[in-house]
Amino acid sequence: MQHLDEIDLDILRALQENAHITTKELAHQLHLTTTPIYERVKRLEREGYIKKYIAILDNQKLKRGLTVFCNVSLKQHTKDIGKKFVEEIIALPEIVECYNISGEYDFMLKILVEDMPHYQNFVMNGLGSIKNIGSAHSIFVIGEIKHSTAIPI
Amino acid sequence: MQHLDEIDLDILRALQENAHITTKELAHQLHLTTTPIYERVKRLEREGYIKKYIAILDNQKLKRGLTVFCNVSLKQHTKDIGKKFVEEIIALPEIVECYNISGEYDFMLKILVEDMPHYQNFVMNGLGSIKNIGSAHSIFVIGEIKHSTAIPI
DNA sequence: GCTGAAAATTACCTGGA
DNA sequence: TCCAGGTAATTTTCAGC
Repeated sequence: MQHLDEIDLDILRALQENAHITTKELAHQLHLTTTPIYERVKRLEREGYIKKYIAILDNQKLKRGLTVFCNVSLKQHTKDIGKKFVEEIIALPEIVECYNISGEYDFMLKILVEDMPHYQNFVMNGLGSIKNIGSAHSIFVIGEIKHSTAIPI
Repeated sequence: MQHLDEIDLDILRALQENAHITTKELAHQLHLTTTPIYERVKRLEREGYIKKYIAILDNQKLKRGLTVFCNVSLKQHTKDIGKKFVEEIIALPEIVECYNISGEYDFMLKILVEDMPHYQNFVMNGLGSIKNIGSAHSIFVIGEIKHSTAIPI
């Protein structure tokens, strides 16, 4: 696909807010019939603009109400140590996000746990099992002001 | 709902990976018929365990390939200034996440922009328009190691 | 690339164990 | 709470413009 027009963008904006909207309803909103909407959605999926459809769950209700950002640095920066670190990060389910970052630390992790005792346990047994972590610094989320999964387009 | 059983958790695990799975397919995987699956999903939605269904888009392809975390502190910590700050954060579309955090800074923002020139523009015209920011520190995402929207259950 | 309508599949509902 | 079957709605396809 060479270029996305306004209709494509409208479809993407709608779907990243509510993926359960029907083609019929979306067609109505955009003043078209179902066929062009359906074909555009399929094309957007095929071309990779839409990666997947997922359900957003309630962290609190599912006992994962504590979010912690943890900045870590590696002891050494060889290829092997970095590769091993990444593998171990991926294997830990509590770590939901991991970024290679600029600045004082090498990586920033986002961790989801039930509460403080569980985080303590995660630091001891989860992070503690990862070799080659030089320093680590935890930042606790006190409150969530804004959390949009939609990207601004 | 008093308690979620293993079937409920399996449903939630499946839906937060792929919300386009049919009740029929899910019923097949969990060795049940469509009715109980359908009713459990509806109950999980009604009780708020499932908050919404959304599409995940490709940041790179949609020209929002640069992620920046920006830590900010307020000049003063009065109720009015905090309230005003939150309103201004919510109004800026580039800011996709905002957390009230522990430690040196008051808030951490996650910002999505096209590239460095666009981030520079955002800092000048977006963040720059917000009153009462005392200090700010930008951390740039060099690479994404892991990014799961699914919560570990 | 769109319209309109038909075909296939799924969502949703009802009765019964 | 689950199973079996039926109806309503949606998804998907296709001819025609």
